[in-house]
Amino acid sequence: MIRKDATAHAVPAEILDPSGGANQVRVRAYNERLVMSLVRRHGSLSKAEIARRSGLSAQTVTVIMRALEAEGLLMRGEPMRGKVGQPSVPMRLNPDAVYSFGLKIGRRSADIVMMDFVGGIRRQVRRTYPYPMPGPLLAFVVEGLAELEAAITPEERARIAGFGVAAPFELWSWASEVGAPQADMDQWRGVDLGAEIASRVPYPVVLQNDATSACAAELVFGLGPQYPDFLYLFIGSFIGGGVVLNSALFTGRTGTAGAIGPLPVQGRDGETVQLLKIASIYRLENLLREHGIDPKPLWYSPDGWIDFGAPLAIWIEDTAAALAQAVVASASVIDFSAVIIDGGFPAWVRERVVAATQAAVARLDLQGVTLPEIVEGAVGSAARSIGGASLPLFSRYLPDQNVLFKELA
Amino acid sequence: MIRKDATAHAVPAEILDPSGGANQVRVRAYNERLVMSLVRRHGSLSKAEIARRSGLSAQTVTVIMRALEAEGLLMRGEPMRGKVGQPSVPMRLNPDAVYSFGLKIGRRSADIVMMDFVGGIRRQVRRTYPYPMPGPLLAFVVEGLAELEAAITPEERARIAGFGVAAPFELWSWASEVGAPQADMDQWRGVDLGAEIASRVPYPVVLQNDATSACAAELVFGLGPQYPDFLYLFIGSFIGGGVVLNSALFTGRTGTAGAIGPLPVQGRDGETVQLLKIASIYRLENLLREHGIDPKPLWYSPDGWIDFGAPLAIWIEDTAAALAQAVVASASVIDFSAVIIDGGFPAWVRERVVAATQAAVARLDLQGVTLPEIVEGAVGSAARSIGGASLPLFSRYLPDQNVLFKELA
DNA sequence: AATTAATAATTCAATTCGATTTATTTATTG
DNA sequence: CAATAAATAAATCGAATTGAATTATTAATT
Repeated sequence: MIRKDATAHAVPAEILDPSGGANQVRVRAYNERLVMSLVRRHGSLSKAEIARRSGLSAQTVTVIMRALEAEGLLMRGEPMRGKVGQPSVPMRLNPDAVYSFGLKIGRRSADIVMMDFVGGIRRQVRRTYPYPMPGPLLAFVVEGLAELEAAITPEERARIAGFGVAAPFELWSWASEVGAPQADMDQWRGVDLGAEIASRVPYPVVLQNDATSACAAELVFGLGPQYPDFLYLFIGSFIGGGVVLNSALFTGRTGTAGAIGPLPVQGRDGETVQLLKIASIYRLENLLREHGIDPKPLWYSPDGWIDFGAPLAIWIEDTAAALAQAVVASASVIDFSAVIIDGGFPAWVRERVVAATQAAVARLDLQGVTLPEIVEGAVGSAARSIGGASLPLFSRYLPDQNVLFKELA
Repeated sequence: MIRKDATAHAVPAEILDPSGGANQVRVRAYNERLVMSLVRRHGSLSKAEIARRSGLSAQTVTVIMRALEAEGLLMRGEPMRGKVGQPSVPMRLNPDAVYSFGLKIGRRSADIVMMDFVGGIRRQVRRTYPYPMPGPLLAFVVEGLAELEAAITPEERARIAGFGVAAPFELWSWASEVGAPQADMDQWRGVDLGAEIASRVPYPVVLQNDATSACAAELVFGLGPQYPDFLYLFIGSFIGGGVVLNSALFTGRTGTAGAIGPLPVQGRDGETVQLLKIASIYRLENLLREHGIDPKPLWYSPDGWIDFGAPLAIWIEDTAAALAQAVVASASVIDFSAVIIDGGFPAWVRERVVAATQAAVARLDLQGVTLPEIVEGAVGSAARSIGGASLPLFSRYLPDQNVLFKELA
């Protein structure tokens, strides 16, 4: 019995419960997704280049890419001349091949976006509210979606992959911080948001935590290609995050991987508090009020912030000090190559937060710590909506080793 | 019969960018490992049962298991009668199919064990020292291995899968804690332990951090089957650990995933210190000295501890309080289903540490935390040696999704 | 300018190999 | 004997690989 074995190495990206078997059909599905993700990562690649990068034979790549081109997912570009040999034909994603919708539920507003295959936002609708409630929210889903759908052709509609929802965990426990009556918030209890939306929408619905969704956006459309594993932090009304391992989103058994908010850190006075009490925008809002400043500009638009001066500086310092502790703590658990920080604020705030965090980390005891790079997110304040819209892409087009394995009962 | 295909691998579960393609040969290799791991997990399973659990067709399972039986890796048991239909034939691992060696390098002693395919320690040699040094250690490898090999037949020797090494990170930075002259410790600098051992041993050598190795042992021979993902903590002279995600060892990009030692926690007086300064046996040793108690019994044998009274109680309390913070911090990053605690101490100490940690966790702010179970390790104080010996099994027989993917240059 | 060599991308055709499907046999209970 | 379940043999299917051919281009030479 002859064995031609491979060199073994690592744990797959996203991690999977390896209890199912693999077969040919799945191998093909996996390889197709792999080819597309390589094209996505590099913008455009020739068949030969994909063969080199994937390790697949040139012939296999030809067959797969011909099929993907026939499906309209890939487009051929202008042949590249100037080098010896037959010119290579760069293939790139067809931006119009697939669309998806993404719903973000925020503290002050909800957005629905229509996204194309390469992450471009084609259309967007927004609704603002003092605080989110199930009834009005579901009404917005129906009305907003209708508005977006009205602008596209039936052909385009047929190419919609799904409807992704980026929502915070346990809306009802926000009441005091959101400034909403507990009775109203209690209406969320027992609401199966995914099911409610699925019954109102003619597409596959995927629900995911909002910060995790933002992390997904960063993975596909942001810095994902540069870091094989990273911890992602999104500072919204409440801080949250996501985890990427081996270039795949890792959501964990309960879907709360990267939640990070409950991580204990020491505050300014040395007291131990949860990270979310410090590094969240609701905290800045309170600080502004304490300083007699109207916090409303925070909510008009993430890019409409003005420099609030001292209270903003204080908030950034406190946030950075807390984030620095979170960075070191998480690096002690997983040796992330990067911590990517983004949030519902303008780029200049993000820059200050990241710089302050880098400085704060340097002040900590780093002996034995494998320190990750601390970098700014590339997607920005819309990461949650974009991430929501990217969720359907994950289930259909992005590589996921689980595609290889049988689903067991 | 051992397969002759494998070359010496680096650590089994390092990281891979999932950019490689998959093919049939790899699918078969993966499915073979999957079948064996199912048998391993359940002790013995019939072909039909494996087909149900893996989702593979009965015929595929027949072919795979017939081959594994022909290779001597599986043995058929007594047919199970008493149920309708043809009696099922339970298949189990042949304990003598594969052996492996494991070297553990500790602070006071080194062990080499010879392990069978189901985790049984067949033979063992130990050498003690005031502190480890490269020259004597390598001499021990040669002499100890010769001693173990002398007791086995050439046929048995042909079935040895490899030589696994469980060693601490950066031996040289121990000096002060180990009580060794810095000059002696500096001899470790620049020593490529894996290469040195590989040049003295006729088997594939696999090197891994000692606590990560212990984690591997727990995964294969301990509670692994019960928890799909867990954080593993091993309290030795210094605390360390490992990470298991989706039933696979996750070592991370740099191999330091789960190192945990540098995690900042608050000590008894509220000061922030690294976990390893509190939850390590060297700390207990210092405490005993401060109380005028001879700490030598700590080092004779992990099972030879006596109840040291007050200082031990203090150490357990401090350790538990620190571990509790580590548990909450890690749970904020990854939603582990369990934290498994073991160490180089007797079972009754482990029990007290775990109970105290559970109590300490309950005193923390757990709002929003997905709390893992906190449980005792099932492998015990020999986990590092057993884990070392299990490393070669990972590269050859245990499911590792990477088997599916091509390795790229 | 024409010719030849070298190189690289792509594809065709044939082959291989493992999982699946279909059908059959075997062993047991009731 | 009917029903049931395990096990397996033979045939089929599908995807990747191999090896050779085709095409398009640059580089060097006459």
